[in-house]
Amino acid sequence: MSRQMSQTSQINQTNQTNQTGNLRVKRTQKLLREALIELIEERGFEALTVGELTERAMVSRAAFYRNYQDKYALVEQIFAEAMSALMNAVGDLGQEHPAEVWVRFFEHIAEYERLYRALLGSKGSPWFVRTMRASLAELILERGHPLHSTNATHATHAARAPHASIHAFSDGFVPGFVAAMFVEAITWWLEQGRPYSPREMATRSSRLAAAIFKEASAW
Amino acid sequence: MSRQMSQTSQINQTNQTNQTGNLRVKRTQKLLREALIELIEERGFEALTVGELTERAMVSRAAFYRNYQDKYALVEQIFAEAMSALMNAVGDLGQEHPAEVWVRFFEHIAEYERLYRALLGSKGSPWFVRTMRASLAELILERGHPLHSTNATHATHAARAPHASIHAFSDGFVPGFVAAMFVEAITWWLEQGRPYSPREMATRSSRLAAAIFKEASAW
DNA sequence: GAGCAGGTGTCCCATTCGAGACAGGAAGCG
DNA sequence: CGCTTCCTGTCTCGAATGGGACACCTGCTC
Repeated sequence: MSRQMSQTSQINQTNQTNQTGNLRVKRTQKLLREALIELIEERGFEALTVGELTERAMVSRAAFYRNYQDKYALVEQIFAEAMSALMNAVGDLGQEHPAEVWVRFFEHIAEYERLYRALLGSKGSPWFVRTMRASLAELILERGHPLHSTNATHATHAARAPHASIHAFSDGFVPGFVAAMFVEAITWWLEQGRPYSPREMATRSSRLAAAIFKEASAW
Repeated sequence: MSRQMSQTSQINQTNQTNQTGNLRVKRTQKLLREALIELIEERGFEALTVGELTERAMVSRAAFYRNYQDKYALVEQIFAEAMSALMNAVGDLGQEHPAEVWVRFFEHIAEYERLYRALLGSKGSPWFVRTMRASLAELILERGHPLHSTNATHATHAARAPHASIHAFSDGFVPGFVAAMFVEAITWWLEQGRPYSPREMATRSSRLAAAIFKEASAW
């Protein structure tokens, strides 16, 4: 009950370099992941028990504990893998096409729609929202400043106070703020049944983010 | 390639009365069933290999052969279980509510839509169509004659030649003919995206079947 | 025909898994 | 408090599985 999520627990106990018996382990994990998402949708993350999970996944409780410390470790793994997939998707863009980063981002969200709906929705857990926000803030810090220049290219204020801009950027407040905005955009988008395309969402969100950065740079 | 389906092969080799390790066996079979339907939809039943099947199901080829003689045995089991479910659905009606039999029937088809679409569709195999027709003909022989009286209650001709009616019924030609009509109705219904409710389909199909019986009884 | 590629069906052994029991903790209730 | 109930996390042992090898077969190409 009160474990309340560790940040970045060691995902597995052993070094996991086995190559025999690998299919069984992967299958067990896959079945557990699918069952978890189903049960979050139905009953919410906090309410669900390991017993329900393993019953739904057609896996023994013992097998669960062989693979994960508890249900938090499972959801952390799922989340980490989704983040990893996201970083790969935007990573192979290089540093060019900054606007494409956010298109890829929303495409990723769409691809993992069920996961994000479950995790960020009302049945999820505040932990997801916080972690998602933190990951997004990191992404913005690393890849986000080109977003600055997508449109609204360093207008009047930015030229006037460059130091303030850098400060507001690097102290994490503004990226965190923008990240929260993106999280809200995601949940809205998914709960509305994705009324806009990923590209449209990227454009709209980028404009809003740019406006925030522009305003913050005037501080 | 040339096994071409045995009729009612012994589903399993052993007596299967184990109660330990049961979950693993059931899970393996479930994963294989789902993978089979997916692969029929994608590549067609004849084209698919055991290797593809087990890879999709995340199960070893050895495990497949421990449970089934070959892919035909697997599909026969699936089909048999669906038929069993159908018979249970219409069986607990007793002999009353003859019209309800066909409502239940189409409800069953809708419930197992994916299975029947795959098996009866163009990617399936002629074997399914034949077996389905045979099963339906049996159902009609056992439960079908009340269908006679749903409407068109033994009009003029029936009273005139009762013996001929019984003969045409029991020699299997008419039931087989009507069964083929039902199979066509099913495939049309599913491929059109189920434009009518199960009840509507039952009513329409029953009327057509009754007309056929009525006409046949005049021979 | 020979060679080759790919699918089938069977086998063995190490590994993982399922079933069930166990102690311990949480929470609810009298 | 005592009692019950449910969930957790760990353990053991027999059982099913995975990996990989094997011989056999079929169809294709040279």
